[in-house]
Amino acid sequence: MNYWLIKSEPFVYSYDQLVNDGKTDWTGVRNYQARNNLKAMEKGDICFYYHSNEGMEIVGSAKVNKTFFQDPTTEDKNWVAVEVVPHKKFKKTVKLQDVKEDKRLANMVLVKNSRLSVQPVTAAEAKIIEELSK
DNA sequence: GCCAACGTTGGC
DNA sequence: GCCAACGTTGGC
Repeated sequence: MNYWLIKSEPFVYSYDQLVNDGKTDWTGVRNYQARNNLKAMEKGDICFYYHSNEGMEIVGSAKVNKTFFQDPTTEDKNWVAVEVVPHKKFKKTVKLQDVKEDKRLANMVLVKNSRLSVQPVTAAEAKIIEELSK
């Protein structure tokens, strides 16, 4: 089982929206590195849910419910989507600032390559994030 | 709204 | 195949 971090602008699709919908197809990824991460996801993997631009915080986690399939929003066979369902809404959101201030999280992709929209998260990092969210 | 960092495109 | 030019993302 693996951990990931997926990013969304809350005014486009927020975590609360996902909770309301119950599930959603994670579409629109148009970056090869992010695409490869989508393809590597397995059912049951945990995806931390990060709000970019507004909020700039991890607000909860989602779970991979269906592994990758052709992105329904494009004909281009290069792009894929996965289906995710809400998992845990954090009691306390983890701000980007909190991540940056925690030395143990200094190597997170979120810090190192903030532009990547689907990122791998190590088990150690996942544990720390869960700790910070309590 | 600015701009740094990164990815992609296209001319050579 | 290199790299300059351009576009996009996202933190500030």
